[in-house]
Amino acid sequence: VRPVEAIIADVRARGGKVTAQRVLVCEALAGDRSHPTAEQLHARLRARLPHLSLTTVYATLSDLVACGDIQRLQTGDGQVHFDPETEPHAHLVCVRCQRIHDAPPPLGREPLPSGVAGFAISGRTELLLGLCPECAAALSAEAGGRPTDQPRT
Amino acid sequence: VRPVEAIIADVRARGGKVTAQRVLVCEALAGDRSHPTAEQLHARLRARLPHLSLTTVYATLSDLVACGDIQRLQTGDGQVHFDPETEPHAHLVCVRCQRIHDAPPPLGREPLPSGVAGFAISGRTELLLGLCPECAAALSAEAGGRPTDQPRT
DNA sequence: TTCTTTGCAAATCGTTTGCAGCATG
DNA sequence: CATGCTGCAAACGATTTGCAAAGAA
Repeated sequence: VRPVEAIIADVRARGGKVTAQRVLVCEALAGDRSHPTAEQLHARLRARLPHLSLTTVYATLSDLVACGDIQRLQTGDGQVHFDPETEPHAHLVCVRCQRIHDAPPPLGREPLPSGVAGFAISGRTELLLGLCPECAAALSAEAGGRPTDQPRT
Repeated sequence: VRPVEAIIADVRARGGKVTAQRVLVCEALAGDRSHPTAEQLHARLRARLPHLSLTTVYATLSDLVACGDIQRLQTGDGQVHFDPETEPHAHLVCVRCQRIHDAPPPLGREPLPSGVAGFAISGRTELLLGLCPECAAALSAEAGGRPTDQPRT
């Protein structure tokens, strides 16, 4: 996770302008391990900057991805998530609540295979699918006859 | 890759009806290693059944995924691809032409890690990103001053 | 006949774009 | 002052849904 200052410095270096909106988005990302979507980020930031538009959030996120400051992530829930962690790592995806967790090392940090079928491999995306502890508990509770709250639906 | 007959048998077993549309989609998938999208499949099948609707292709593919006869695949090009190969395997994704190839064993067939961060892991999706041989050639040709045809844009 | 599937059109949903006004450097 | 950024509204593209007609069991 790169520090906010470094990211802002990148923006400046690119000839970009440091606006309140950008700083806000960068700060929000820096302290966020939830792999938010553009909409989730927008919803959170509106509390601090009510006038912030979703369009701007999308634009800012695209810039950050282009600069390599954050990563784009698709898990199969039909939305694009963003990850401020740029070091290679696998992701744990809960098939029930759809939440995403970063996998601890060394998962996803294995060396890239090379020369596979003539491909020049430069990157990898690894998703580990399963049940998160909360959902596993919720399911076994249901199975036992006691329905439970659905985690973040 | 499951034989068409087995897939059709599954449909019957589920109480489903064996329609010309379904048979056509199953047959098309069985002999297809291109990881087509619903639209691509639809376009190809229209040649044989001009009245076939895209809606039906989507419905059939969803059924097949639900039965576990094919796999859903998202690579980042914004569309959902389908893979008739149900054995676990990694995918080689070209970052230029976006085409998808199946990675040869043992890639993607490593045993699943277990108990990571309390997760009960049941599946994995592994994408290896890089340049396919064709695109690598095309790029070096361009760099050399001789622009080339763009592979399947 | 009964129940599923088909296919059309319309609706959704996440994301992108056109453009005029505004703020940063 | 010159760009690049913002935000609104409209456009978009992939996928889904509502529903009546058609087909399989």
